[in-house]
Amino acid sequence: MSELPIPRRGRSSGRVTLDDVARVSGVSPITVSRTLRGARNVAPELSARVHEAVARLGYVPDVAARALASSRSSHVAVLVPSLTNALFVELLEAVQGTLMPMGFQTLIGVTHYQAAQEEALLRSYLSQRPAGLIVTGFDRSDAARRMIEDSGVPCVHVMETTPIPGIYSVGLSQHQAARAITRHLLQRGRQRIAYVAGQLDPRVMQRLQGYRQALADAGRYDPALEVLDPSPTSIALGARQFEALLARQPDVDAIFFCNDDLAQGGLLAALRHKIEVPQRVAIAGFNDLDGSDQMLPTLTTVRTPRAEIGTRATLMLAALMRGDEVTENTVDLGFELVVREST
Amino acid sequence: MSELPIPRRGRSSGRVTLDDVARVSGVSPITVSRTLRGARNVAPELSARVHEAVARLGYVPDVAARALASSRSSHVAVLVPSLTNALFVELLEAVQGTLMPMGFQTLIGVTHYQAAQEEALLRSYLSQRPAGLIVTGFDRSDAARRMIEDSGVPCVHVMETTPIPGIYSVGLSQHQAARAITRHLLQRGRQRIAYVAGQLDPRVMQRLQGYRQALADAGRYDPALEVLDPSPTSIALGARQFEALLARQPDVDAIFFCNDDLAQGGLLAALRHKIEVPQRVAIAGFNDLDGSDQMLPTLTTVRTPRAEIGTRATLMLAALMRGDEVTENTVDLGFELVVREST
DNA sequence: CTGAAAGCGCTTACAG
DNA sequence: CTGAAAGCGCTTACAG
Repeated sequence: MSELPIPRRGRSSGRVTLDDVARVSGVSPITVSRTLRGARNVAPELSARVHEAVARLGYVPDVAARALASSRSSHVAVLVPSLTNALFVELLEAVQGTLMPMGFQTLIGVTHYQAAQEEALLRSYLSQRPAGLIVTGFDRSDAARRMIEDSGVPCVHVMETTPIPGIYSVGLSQHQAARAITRHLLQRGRQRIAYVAGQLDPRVMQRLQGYRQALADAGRYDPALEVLDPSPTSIALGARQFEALLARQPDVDAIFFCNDDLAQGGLLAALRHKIEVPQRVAIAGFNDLDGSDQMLPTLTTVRTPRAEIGTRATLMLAALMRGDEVTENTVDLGFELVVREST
Repeated sequence: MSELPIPRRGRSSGRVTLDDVARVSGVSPITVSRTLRGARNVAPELSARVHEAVARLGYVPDVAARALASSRSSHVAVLVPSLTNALFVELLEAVQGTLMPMGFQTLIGVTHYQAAQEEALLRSYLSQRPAGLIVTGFDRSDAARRMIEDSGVPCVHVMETTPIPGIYSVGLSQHQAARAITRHLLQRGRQRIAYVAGQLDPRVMQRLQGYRQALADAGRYDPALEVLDPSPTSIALGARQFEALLARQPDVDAIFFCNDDLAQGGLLAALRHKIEVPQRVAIAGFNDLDGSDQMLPTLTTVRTPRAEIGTRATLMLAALMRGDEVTENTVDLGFELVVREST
């Protein structure tokens, strides 16, 4: 009952080890290891003794030792392009919120939309043999793609989806969502609908395609109404883009901004110039970010289920990490058109 | 010249190891280890041979093995209360941006302003023996404080400062910043200045004190003008708070919101209700977040140097991790009053 | 279902 | 300035 571990000397860290647990519970270290990893082939009685000893000693496994012995760490690396877009912050929170209770640590990497940075992060994180990997979208360098594949680390892609077998993804159709909101503007009777974008990442370009298709279907496509600016999106950029577009194309009667921050900027610029929204020009955004429901007028937008994407992607990854069969390799979580006053 | 490592069998991961580098460069493994850790007591010639072999073999140290042997990982844990407030996102970006080139990995923990969550994160992260720790502010449970101290892990506190010896901090005086902006409102001739807050974290309460002192000094303090709401801050909350305050205290002539998102919401609510800003009521915010310079009218606020705080804190932590003497244990990076149209 | 042995890839502590 | 030995705390692979 009281064979508490004897403090050792030398290089010992003084930490309670798996061997201590084995000694106290009267089983071999391997049995302790198996029990802790949830192996099914341990006698219930021994398992109970082990759990009791763990609790009594306050044993916490050493993740470094575990990683070294098993060549697999308890880290899950998550690569997102940006934290400036609240979208990814919410995605990340959902991922971390479901990963932590499962005993995994999240390693967050921000690529800043740059292939070279993504490669560098991948190189660094994969050298630590993470248990799993979550990456954003499918657009990356061949080198990056190869690193992921060669690593053998289970990987789930988020935000976009693909039916390609062997590739796991949870997201939504950016194309369809953009098409839906563009159609909404058409249904409102708008004739000259502009698409105003920043950042120009792959998803922004997919939205462009959805916009184009909706307009082409209606016979209203006009390339002069596309504003494609590679600068990072922000409220200020949206305001500038609004002013520039109306100066150049005074007869535009609707604007679909690729992200809500731009749209909010557009709305503020309209207020400043006393341009009536939606009377003279309707404005729509994308993502439904904080504040969009408070604007004047309130902003019509598309709500994307990023928190749910994060959760579902993590659950899918967990299954892959356990080695479970994952039959449904693609999950499309859809979107919701949120019609407010601005259209 | 060509003693390339022979592929081994058994449990080997096939990975290039430190022993491979030692063999190729013709020195002992310890010399390789010392060279890679930047020890000064290695002959330049041997060091050169080692570096050459590292490059040739593409050797990447195994962080798990290093952590196990040295009882210190290459991770730096960073604890922030929230990622919803863009303030902390920018802080984090700065930390990660200076930490990565130094070969450290950032472990981001979000406490959601909850002591219990901070304790849980600390327990989890400290069990991995991180190389360093960055935490937000000084307000935490005794248990958390003790865990940090007992761990012996170098720790830097951000956002606030304290002169207590042995405690390292980089931040600004929330009290002084709040006092400065309140004084600015007084100088504009405002008589009934409200403080409207959400979240009520320690820094928000320090700002309250700065506000109180400025008003008390001017003989204008009135507790009826304080709105202290524990809900998380958001644009929507600011709008509601604005409406409620003006209904209850119609003679208020200035509002200092504890964060820019609230202030932006207040500004939008004023627009909606056609309440003239700053004529009828002046509005000021805090932190200078995205969009504040685009509001109608543009928002007067306090710019806090969070990116610089992140960088300086990381450099201080790096010095502590190296074991260097750090004489200046407190760095106050100040703030900047940004006067725009709303006051 | 259980265990003794070996090993993962580094660094520490001790010599020289 | 350099190195041989031991060890960090786990898990793998092999037996039984």
